[in-house]
Amino acid sequence: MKLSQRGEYAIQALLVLGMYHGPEVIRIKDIAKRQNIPRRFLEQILNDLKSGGFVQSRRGVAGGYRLQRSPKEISLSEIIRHIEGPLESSDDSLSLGEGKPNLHSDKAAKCAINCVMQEVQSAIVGVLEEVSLSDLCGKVRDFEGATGNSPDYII
Amino acid sequence: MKLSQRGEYAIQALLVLGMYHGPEVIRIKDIAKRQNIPRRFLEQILNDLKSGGFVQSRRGVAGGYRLQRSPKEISLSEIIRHIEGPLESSDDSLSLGEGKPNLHSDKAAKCAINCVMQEVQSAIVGVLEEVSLSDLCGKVRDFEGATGNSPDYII
DNA sequence: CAATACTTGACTAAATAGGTCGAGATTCTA
DNA sequence: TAGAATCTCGACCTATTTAGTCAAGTATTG
Repeated sequence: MKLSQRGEYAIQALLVLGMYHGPEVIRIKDIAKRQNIPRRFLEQILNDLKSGGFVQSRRGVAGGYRLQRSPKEISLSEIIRHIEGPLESSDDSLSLGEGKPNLHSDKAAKCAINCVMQEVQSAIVGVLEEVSLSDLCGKVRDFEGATGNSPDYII
Repeated sequence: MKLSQRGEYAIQALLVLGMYHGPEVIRIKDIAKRQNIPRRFLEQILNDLKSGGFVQSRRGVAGGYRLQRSPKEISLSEIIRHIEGPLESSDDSLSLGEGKPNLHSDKAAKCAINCVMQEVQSAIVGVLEEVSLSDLCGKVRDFEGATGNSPDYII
């Protein structure tokens, strides 16, 4: 399970918004700078997160982004599912007897493989479901403390 | 966690070899036909599996492939690791203080994310480690029984 | 109205995935 | 020992995905 760059950036951006969650709004530019994400690319990602209901935006000179829900209400599984596509793949292959009747007996093998892969999916979801954005913010604070990095309060 | 086509084919091929495991050898052509895998592509994959120590080959007119180890000794995690690359990503990002000193405080976020993703990796490995090729063969037999597909004994 | 920010959609370069192909090396069998 | 069957090796090809970039537009505030 490899996170795409896009996925990692999305979570990083949400982390920033989560760390400073409140009524105020944070500019793309600041998120980009703080997390070292290409600005134009981040625009795309935030837009996507907006359409997914994770963040809301304000336009204009005092514009920016903020979380739409509390960090506690957002699980990692949701985020990743939205940005990387569905974690769980639909088990289509169970449909027996379509197309070429029985020319190749590869279906049983595919079913068996799918069966195991679904166990894997469950295991993944099991982990991600239990981690909220808020939990992740906690970890970030731990790491900031451990490495001596000041959080660079800008606001 | 999505299996690439290549990975799925690899497992399918090993399943065929596992189902008929013995001293005899099975031809690429037969595996390809049985599992409906493009023949030329399968050649590549089997070659890869050979260099990974999963199968051994015999050339010449009575040539083909067989498993190098017993199906019980081969775990799915091994196969996937070899064919799709390492399941577990090395945690490089923990190296603090390299490059630009503290310009962006994105490290803490990346560490936190990695931390969770490592839990995910462990969960994945935990499942795959426990499934042997032999187990998977068992499942295939179950499915063959359930769908009424005859196994098409050719040998 | 001018400056600042988000919005939208098109565009591009590089990597990966999924295959194909030709020519060679090996082995069996007649 | 010729020839057929089979694996072997590396180059090649095409479509899709990934990771960005860019320009022109819209909204908001001072």
